[in-house]
This record gives sequence, structure tokens and C-alpha cells, in this order.
Amino acid sequence: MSGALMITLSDLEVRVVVFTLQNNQLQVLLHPTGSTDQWMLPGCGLLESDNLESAAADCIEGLTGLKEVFLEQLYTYGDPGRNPQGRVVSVVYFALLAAGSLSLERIGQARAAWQPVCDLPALAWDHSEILAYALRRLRYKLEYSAVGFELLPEVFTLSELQHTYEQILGEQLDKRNFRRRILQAGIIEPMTERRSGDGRPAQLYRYRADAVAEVKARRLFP
Amino acid sequence: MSGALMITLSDLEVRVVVFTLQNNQLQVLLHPTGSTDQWMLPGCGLLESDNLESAAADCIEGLTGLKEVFLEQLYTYGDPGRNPQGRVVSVVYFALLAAGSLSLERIGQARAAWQPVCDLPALAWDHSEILAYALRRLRYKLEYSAVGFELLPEVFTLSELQHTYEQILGEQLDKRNFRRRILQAGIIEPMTERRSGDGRPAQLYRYRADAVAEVKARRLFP
DNA sequence: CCAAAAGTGTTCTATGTACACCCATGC
DNA sequence: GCATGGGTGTACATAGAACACTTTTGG
Repeated sequence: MSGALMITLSDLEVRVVVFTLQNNQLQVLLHPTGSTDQWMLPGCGLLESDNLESAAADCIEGLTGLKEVFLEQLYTYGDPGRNPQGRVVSVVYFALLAAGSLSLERIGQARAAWQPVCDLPALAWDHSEILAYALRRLRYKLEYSAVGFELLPEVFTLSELQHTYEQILGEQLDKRNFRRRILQAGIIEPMTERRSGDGRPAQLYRYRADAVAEVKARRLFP
Repeated sequence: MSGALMITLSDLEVRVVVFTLQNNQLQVLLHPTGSTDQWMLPGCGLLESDNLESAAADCIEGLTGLKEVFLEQLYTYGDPGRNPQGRVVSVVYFALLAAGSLSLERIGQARAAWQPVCDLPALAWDHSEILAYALRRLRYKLEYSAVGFELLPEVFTLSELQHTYEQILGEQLDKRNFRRRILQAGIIEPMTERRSGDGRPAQLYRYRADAVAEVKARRLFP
């Protein structure tokens, strides 16, 4: 530390950006602000005994009832003036919920609601900026890690997986290349069951817990 | 926000992990703790008017006299118990200084010192963990962005650039492939001068300010 | 038998990797 | 003239991209 340690009291909070897939659309969990028809990212304060990540996890559990979610620190926002009510430092976490794992009543009790990412309501303060960054991070992570599985139920078909990728990346993917590469990667395994539907029944797969889910980035230089 | 907003007062500080190259070695700026022979990452508190990033920039300017440095938020550490003197939340930034741009006297005045990353002294609290993460981030960023130039002076030779990469990545690179790819990428341009030295004089290059310095990550799936 | 979604291979192109010798200068 | 670091090109292997038809089920 250079010179004296200066300690400043700040309002410190944890906020969460929670994504899930519903109706084949990427959705984010938002909370009404109350006063206007604006919405905000859910969050909470920090108890003495909490670490930052478990505060975020508790917040998500309170809203959804889910304990095991993909959770990762996103960024810390602390500009003075980002909140007109005074200086607030927000440590923001980023979470993914598996489709179909939600207890919707609890969300209703908290008055929080899922909103489609492609058609968002107005957000308070700098929360639009935070959400845009979370979305960039989600897309980016999808490129080099197997984070897409976090949005799917435990058991899924290859078409469902591909639609998830297309939904998040916002582009169409080639079915044959997608299947070949994901099977080559060895990160999913077929189950004995198939799922009947509209056409030919689809093979069900599940994510392999022992999979190595990260891929080396392409280097700019050798 | 779910239910009432809980506000907790915490000690909030900004810390910086500052890297530079000296004697062809990656170095990090550390500060003695005073009591034991342990060292720590430099840092400062947060003034009312500061945003987090400018607090980090001011801290680095105070130690080195440099205003324009590569600076990026690394992570926020806030576990209770990470500092035995009480709950401290540290927003940690990550900085790169160009080799040869340092005013060494100021560092001496603040009793901070450069320490080689390959042979570090003992660090206080969780600062080893923070430094290890910063190093991972540096290596990772090097893979997909042109962050390596931030550690070099404005003008450099291709061999110097290659040595920088080798130093950070910890592996040898092929000279011909390195040169071909970095020239193809179009992110550096030759200058009219050459630099005389021990053998044949080397062409000098500089980084092109208009360069696109990021490369698309390799996807896990198509 | 028809609609609807599942499943399947090959060719071509681009990228990455491995590798060894000559060149220009200072002493 | 020799020691020192600078500079150059080619052949091979791997990975990615483009592309269309057959299969299995339910109604």
C-alpha cells in the first residue's frame, strides 16, 4: 500500500444476472423497481459472514429455489453517479439455470419475472449496460467452453443443443458439422433412451461430468 | 432486489497487479508489509469522487509517475477471513507498463520494488493467489489479443517481441512462423530506422494504433 | 403415403507446424 | 575472417466449411 491506507465506507451490494432458456428463447430474471415501470437486476446486501459468491448464490436461491447453479463473477461497478441515490459499489455475478429446473411460484412471490433478452423492458441506472456485458460474456464463453450445457436439462437431444447454441450466438449452424464436432469432442454421451416427438425419435444424450470442457484459444501468434 | 435492501459497511480498497519487463524478465511491483519480511500488492482506498478504475490509475501514477498504462479490472476478492484484521473487499486491477518507461526513483521513495515473477518473495494474505490469477490472465490475454505490445517500448525489433512472448508464455516459438504470422496480421509496421547491435542490424517496428488487436476464439463447436 | 424431424460423408480450402540455411554487421 | 544475431520459404498435416439426401416415426 502506498502511504496510508484510506478506508471509505461505501454501499456494497451483490447483483446477479440470471439467464435461462424458456420457449427456446434466452431469458433474464428481472425485478420491478417499484416507482416507475423500470426493472432492475436482482441483488442483495452482504452479511458479515458471507463471501461474495455465496451472497449471490443465496440471492438466486431465494428467487428460484435452486441451489446448484452455474455462477461466476462478472464485474464490479463502482462509478460515483451510476446511482443517483449515492455511491453504490455492485459486485455483479453471472448465472445460468438449466431449462425446466425452475420453481416458478417463488419467482412470482418475489415479483421477479423472466424477460426475453431479445425484447427487454427499460432498466434502471446502469443495469442495461451490465446486462449487455453479461450477454457478451455468455456469447464469448460459449465459444471456448462448454457453458451451453448449463442452460439445458440433464438429458437433451442434439437438436436441442444446437438450437441453444444458435439462440445464444444468434446465427445458424450446420447440423452435420455441429454433430460431428461435438461427438468428436467427447463431452456428451448417448443414453439408452430415445425421445418420441413429431418426426423420427431422437437419441437422448447427457453431458459427461468428466469432460474437459475448455478448448485452447486460437493464438494471434504462434 | 428481493425483499429489503441490506446495506453493510465494508472496508473497500483497490489493489493493483502491475507487470513490466526488465532484463528480459517479467516483473511485478510489490510493496513491503513492514512488520514481517512479507510483501503485498500495492493499493489504495477509494475517495468519494473516484471511480474504481481511476483510483487504480492514480495508485499506479503515484508509484511510477506513469499516467497512460494498460489497465483492466481483474477480480473482486471479498471472502471474510481473507484478511485477519477484518473484512476487506479488494477490487483488483491488472496493469502493464511498457519496458523503459519507468521513473525508478519514485518507486524507491514509496519503498515499492520490482520482483521477478519467476522468483517471488512471500506475499501477505491471499495476495499470492491474486498474483497467480493475474498471471493466468496475462497469459490468456496474450493468446487472443495484442496485449504483448503493452510491455514493449513504442519501437522494438521482431526478436524483442518474440522474446516477450516467450517470456510470458514460458515456451519457445519458431522464428519464421512468428514473423510470418505477425506480419500477416498487419498489426505492426516497419520504421525507416534499423538498430545496430551485436550482429546484423535489426529492422525496427512499431505497433499500429489502428490495428484490430483481437482474434476470434476457436470455437468448441461450429 | 405424407409430413416432420433425425440422422449421415465427402470434398475442398485454409490454417498451423516443422524445419535449415544465408545475410549483414562489428570486432 | 569470424562471431553474432537478423532474416527468409517450402512441404506436410490438421482443422474448418460447404453441401443434399435417406431414415424413422406418427397421423
